[in-house]
Amino acid sequence: MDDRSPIAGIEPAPVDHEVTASGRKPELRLWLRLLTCANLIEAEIRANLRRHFDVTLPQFDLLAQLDKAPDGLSMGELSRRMMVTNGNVTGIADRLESVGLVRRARSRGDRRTQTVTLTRSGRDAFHRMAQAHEGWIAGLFSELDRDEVANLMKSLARAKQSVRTARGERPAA
Amino acid sequence: MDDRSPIAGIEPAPVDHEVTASGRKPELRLWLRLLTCANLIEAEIRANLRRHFDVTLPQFDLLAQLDKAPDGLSMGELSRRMMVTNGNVTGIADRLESVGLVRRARSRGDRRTQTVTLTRSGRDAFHRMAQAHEGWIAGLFSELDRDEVANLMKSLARAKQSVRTARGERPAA
DNA sequence: GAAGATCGTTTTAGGCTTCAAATAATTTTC
DNA sequence: GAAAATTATTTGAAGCCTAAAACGATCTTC
Repeated sequence: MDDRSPIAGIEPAPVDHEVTASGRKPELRLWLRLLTCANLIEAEIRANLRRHFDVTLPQFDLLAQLDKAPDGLSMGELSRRMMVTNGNVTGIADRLESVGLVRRARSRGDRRTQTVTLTRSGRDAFHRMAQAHEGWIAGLFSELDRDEVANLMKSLARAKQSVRTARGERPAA
Repeated sequence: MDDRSPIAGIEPAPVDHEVTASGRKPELRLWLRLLTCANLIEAEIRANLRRHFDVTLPQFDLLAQLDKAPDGLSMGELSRRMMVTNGNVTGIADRLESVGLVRRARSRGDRRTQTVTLTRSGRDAFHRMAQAHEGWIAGLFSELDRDEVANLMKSLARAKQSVRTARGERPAA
């Protein structure tokens, strides 16, 4: 049920690339630190989702999209909103359907499209997950005060902007 | 050869979770922004490694470990340093061996252990990759000035510390 | 209304990741 | 020195992810 610990479970190993970061460019070290933070948090969230709710992070993401769309979404729309491929959504939805958290139905209008909806139990389960999820994140950042959070938000916004800008200009090698 | 684009390739879709971040707790928004930054950069690096050198990120990571260990490393040592499972390293090393970038040899001393080494061409290729890699990162962050990089480093260090501290205390649900 | 193009979804092949079980080789213990 | 325990690695099953091909259904164009 989980990409990291399908049957039983020791926690996934959070990767710390920073051990490799000594004599390098500051930008490289910044990237490695950013990656370490993200990996640490993501591993924790995955482990918690799995331990408490027996779902994977991609499954949680799919449920979150459906929760925001009370009338359900087509597979293609899910794929677009989750920014993953169609085939990927097929697999995730298959698994969620097999445990009864979502339902798939062919639309009557256009018989090509499948509309995916949360089941009653899927919606209930997701609300419990979302609440816990928010709590986990707050807990992980609990040593940062409000100013620090705001400060990081701003800096990361600039970093994101920089990356977005640089991305288009394809480097020579 | 690549987890994202095995044969030919449109770029992988960089995931932006932030579209979902409107009326939530600031910590949750911070996490989503951090994740977006990391995903954006990682997708770019993966795409570049694939396009210019036809290797995956895990393969690059394995090569990097070997480059720092001139006498080679055992599979187990690679697994520890890369913070991934043994079985995972087996697969990555298989692929690198099949394209001639690394070599595996049973140690004479302890015939259980395999020692993995860069081939000549593996070492040359890795040096080209590492140089390009450093350049890509610098380019992605090029809109940030030196103070901003230093500032982010500090804030992320505190964030990392907070996460590390909070991680041990397993939440109730 | 039929041919061709397009759209929505699933399938396929390949790579990454985990955990657990299997295998092989070495070390420890008696 | 043989049995048992430990260690190093690989294999297997399951899930995630991609790109591309295959299908089926709908739309467009004549």
